[in-house]
Amino acid sequence: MTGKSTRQRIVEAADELFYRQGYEHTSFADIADSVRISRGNFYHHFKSKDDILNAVIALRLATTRDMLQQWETEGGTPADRIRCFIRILLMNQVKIMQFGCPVGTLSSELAKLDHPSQGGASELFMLFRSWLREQFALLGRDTDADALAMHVLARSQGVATLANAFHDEDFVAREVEQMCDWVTSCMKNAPH
Amino acid sequence: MTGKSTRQRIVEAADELFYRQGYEHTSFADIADSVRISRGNFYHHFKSKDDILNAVIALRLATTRDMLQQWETEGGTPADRIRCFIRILLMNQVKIMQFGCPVGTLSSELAKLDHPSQGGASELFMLFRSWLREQFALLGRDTDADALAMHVLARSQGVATLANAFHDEDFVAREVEQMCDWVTSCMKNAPH
DNA sequence: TTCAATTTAGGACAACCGTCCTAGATCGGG
DNA sequence: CCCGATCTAGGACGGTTGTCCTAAATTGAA
Repeated sequence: MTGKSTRQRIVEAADELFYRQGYEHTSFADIADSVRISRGNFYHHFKSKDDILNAVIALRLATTRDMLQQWETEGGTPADRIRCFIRILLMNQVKIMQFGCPVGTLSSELAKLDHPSQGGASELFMLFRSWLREQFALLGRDTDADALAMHVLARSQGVATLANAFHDEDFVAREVEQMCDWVTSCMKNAPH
Repeated sequence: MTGKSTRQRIVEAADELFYRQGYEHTSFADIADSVRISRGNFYHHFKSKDDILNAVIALRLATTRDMLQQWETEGGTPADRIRCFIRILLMNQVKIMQFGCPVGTLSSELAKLDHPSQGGASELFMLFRSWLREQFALLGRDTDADALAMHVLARSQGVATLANAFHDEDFVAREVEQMCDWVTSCMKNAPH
């Protein structure tokens, strides 16, 4: 009970710190300070730092799955759902301008470290990709649904990266609006 | 002579290693091994590791300026020049799939480290931004030249990030072609 | 209450980091 | 040839890292 709560508190603190500071730049001392437990105590809950990373990735996968599923149950057209995704850029604007996209920056960092968990990070991307693909398929774009999904994903990533570099919120608003309009045009151009 | 050559060799080795492994994950020992000099010898050429980073950024700024200027002197229409920029994604495809975009990944990493040289990294972005803005202005898009420049920059960044995560070269080719076509449509839609 | 299992704290550890110091090598101008 | 300036090598330093060990505290079931 308390044990599992401690484990969860560790994972949540690590999640936040990995996002704000990056995986490598976050030490056990940082997490320990945040959770307020002793450093040596970690190894009762996790085998290694990589093990914590895997737990964080698992948490993010679960959280993301929940979010995507909620967008589906909330009703609305597939186009509305895609716009839900695009508007994350606005909802998380402040954090994105400070720390970038949690998915993209983790993926980039792990690639540079040549880290074993690279696959986990791209699995996170794949979650969005598959979900977007399905929404585009429901729009009648069966043949190029995956390409459209990747397109939306790429543009969102780019906006996040530049928002982080330039701290320009007008730019974010502009691009989001443009992408939302583009979704509408996707329906018109649907192959019949 | 030999001294300046050593300094330059250090900067070039650091440039490559910072790109492949990231700034923080690259140690003095790594650079020393690469240049084949002793570790303690660094401090005759640089005050600190941050100092090396600044030299690397300065090198990249100079290299980028040269590249942009060459694209201008090579002739061709402004639209051709913009397509030159877009096609870097194809020319550096292999490296980008392995290590991402050198500009974007450095910018992201320094943001997480809250590093003093964040400005240098975004200056690198700004170099492309200003150059693209000018090209769009020459296309007759004076009023929204900067927005278009940011748009191209963002899409390129996104493609690089996803190429790195998914290692999908077809995706890169598709997006590059699409962006090149988009440049053409930008001329047609120019305000008269 | 008792006792075994779980959880925690705190420190030891070897390795690595960026930095600095000193002494020898190398070089160029007089 | 000589001597001052520049360059280099190698190691010492304090600090931090991830990891591991041991002993105390806490817990829960019998």
